[in-house]
Amino acid sequence: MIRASIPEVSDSVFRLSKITDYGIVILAHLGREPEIVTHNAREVAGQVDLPVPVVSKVLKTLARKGLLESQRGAKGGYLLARRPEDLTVADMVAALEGPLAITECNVAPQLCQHEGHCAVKGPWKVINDVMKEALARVTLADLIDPSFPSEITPLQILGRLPRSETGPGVHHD
Amino acid sequence: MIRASIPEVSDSVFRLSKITDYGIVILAHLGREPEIVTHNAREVAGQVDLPVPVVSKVLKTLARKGLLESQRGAKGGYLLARRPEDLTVADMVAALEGPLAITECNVAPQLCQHEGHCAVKGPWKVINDVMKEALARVTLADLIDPSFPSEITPLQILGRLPRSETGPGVHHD
DNA sequence: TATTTACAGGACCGAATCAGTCCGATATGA
DNA sequence: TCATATCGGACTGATTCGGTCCTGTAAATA
Ligand code: FES
Ligand code: FES
Repeated sequence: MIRASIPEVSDSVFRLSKITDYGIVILAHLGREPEIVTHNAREVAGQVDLPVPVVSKVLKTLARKGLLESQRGAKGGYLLARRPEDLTVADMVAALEGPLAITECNVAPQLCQHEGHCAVKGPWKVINDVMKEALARVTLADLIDPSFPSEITPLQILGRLPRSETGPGVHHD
Repeated sequence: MIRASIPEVSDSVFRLSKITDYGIVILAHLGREPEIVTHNAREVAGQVDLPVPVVSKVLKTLARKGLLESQRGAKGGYLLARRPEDLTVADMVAALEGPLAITECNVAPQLCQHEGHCAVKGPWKVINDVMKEALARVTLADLIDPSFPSEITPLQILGRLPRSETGPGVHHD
């Protein structure tokens, strides 16, 4: 999380963007201090050690997507819209980067040119689903839990029960 | 695969780049016609309906990464370096886009600023591993197999036996 | 040997995306 | 009324992406 800013490695795949990176750190911070009613951008920026405009931008999008609730005016700020157990990493990533789709046809059906002899569609959908599941099985509660197992097999993760069985994260946008 | 070129959607996460897109289609084509000894760029470009320079570029990288073997000179071309069952999607993606790492610390350890109180490291590694597994469980043989199940649960995929238990795809670079 | 075919490697450029900043408007509390 | 803070969006420089092209080298054929 929050990569160093001097070196640029950048030749790896599926890396999430910096704002997403920031956003998840910020959410973890908010989840870790539930006693504070509203966090304003300046305070969060101080805690996370990031410039205020950036934090502000991230907070705004998170609020717009319904992951945070905002309170305007003096003494205003942000607070979590749901319980940490009900906020999945899939929700966070979706809010900050858009829907998960490794292939075009995974976001909107059939943009593929050779739709007819595209024998590749099935396998990609499967892989896409696995990724979705992986992100949906980890919640903000896990992120802020120091006892979260650092060594766990993929099968074990996917075998866990989903957190909220009913409606896993549709938000009022 | 091979998205239409007119509309640009592009606000989704984990989408693979076009060259990777092309590359996998090309590999599928090569795997589907094993009787031909060597495929040259022009022929492949015709089959896949893509400009020759692009196909050439993709083929070159695939050869350099060891997924294809190349034969220079007249009557030259490319052919698969391994059996389709031994070539995983993880190999393809790694060759065309680099290593899978959603977070910086998944590619090189500890570039995270707040390494001390980074409670987020563990969960991210887990998610990263699940993605790797998903890609490693699907092979070129699956891609060209019309009977590949289009509906299959993530658990079933990860439950499958890895194709080659010994040395899952290190290549002579 | 001369010629043709086809890969190897890399330079190159325009387009699109990303990261970060800033501004005017609005809402709330004192 | 004033200070504070979010809201929405515009804006810019840096980077990456997608695609083309050029020079060199290896192999086959006549
Ligand atoms: S050290 Fe890897 S996410 Fe912080
Ligand atoms: S239709 Fe989705 S990959 Fe071809």
